[in-house]
Amino acid sequence: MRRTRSQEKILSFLDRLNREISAQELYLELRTARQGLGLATVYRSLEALKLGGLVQVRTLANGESLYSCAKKDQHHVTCVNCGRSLPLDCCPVRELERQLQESHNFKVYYHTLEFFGLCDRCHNPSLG
Amino acid sequence: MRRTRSQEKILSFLDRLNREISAQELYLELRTARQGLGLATVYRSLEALKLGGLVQVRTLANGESLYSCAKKDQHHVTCVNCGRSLPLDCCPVRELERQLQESHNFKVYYHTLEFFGLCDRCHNPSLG
DNA sequence: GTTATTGCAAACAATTTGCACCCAC
DNA sequence: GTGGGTGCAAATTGTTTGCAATAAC
Repeated sequence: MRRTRSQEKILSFLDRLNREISAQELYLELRTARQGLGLATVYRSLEALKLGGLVQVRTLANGESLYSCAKKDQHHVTCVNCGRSLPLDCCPVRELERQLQESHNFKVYYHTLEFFGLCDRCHNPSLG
Repeated sequence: MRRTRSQEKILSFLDRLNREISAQELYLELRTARQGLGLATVYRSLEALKLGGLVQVRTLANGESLYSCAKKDQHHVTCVNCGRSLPLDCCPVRELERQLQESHNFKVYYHTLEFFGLCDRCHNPSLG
């Protein structure tokens, strides 16, 4: 995949960052780091990197998307009430992913897996 | 969970519909079925039903959310290029979900699982 | 020199919110 | 009568697009 200068900047930033980040926050961070790019360019570059399989995306319930370099295999359990999100320490679908590549003839870049429900606090408010 | 008239309408509609639907489309469908509700009410009711665990939500990359009655355990493999989405016929995480309820003390309502990559057409454009 | 990339600002679309009205109790 | 539920329209927010300026090759 051929990459532009902007895409390189973003990819290298994400690599060092090593966590999920929204496009908006990424825009601000790059600006702070004097690697400023236009907001539109940030979005366009992330889109291109996504198509190339170099960046993975997770869309939150509020419509905001979080991006990270495509090495993460980290999932969450999220409370529908307070929005708190706990990371999980396992991934039960790696093998299925491998099978899909063959059975569905689909080049799988990554997957998302998320559990939704009520956390202990929201389920049992007496816990405060 | 105490339910309003609007919430009942929506729940019964989703039950009969038996597939995912966006809030916008739901609004139009209800209107056609002479069960018209304001758009804001549709959103507010869906939110309440979600908190009650009666409706599940999946947010697409474009920020649009799809709602369905919380019985579905249906997952997809989606092409990041053309957006085509193929349903999967299995769910490998039911057992994990059960374990989470205990180990994380989290009342799990549902989960989302989705694979992203390139479909055969987009991966190998010669297929047309 | 030609083409692809960029930045800005305007446009867009889904969703949320303010507020007056209304219905159920 | 009071309080929650509702509809409408305006506001909000993340994202996308049009276009002129710029950089890459």
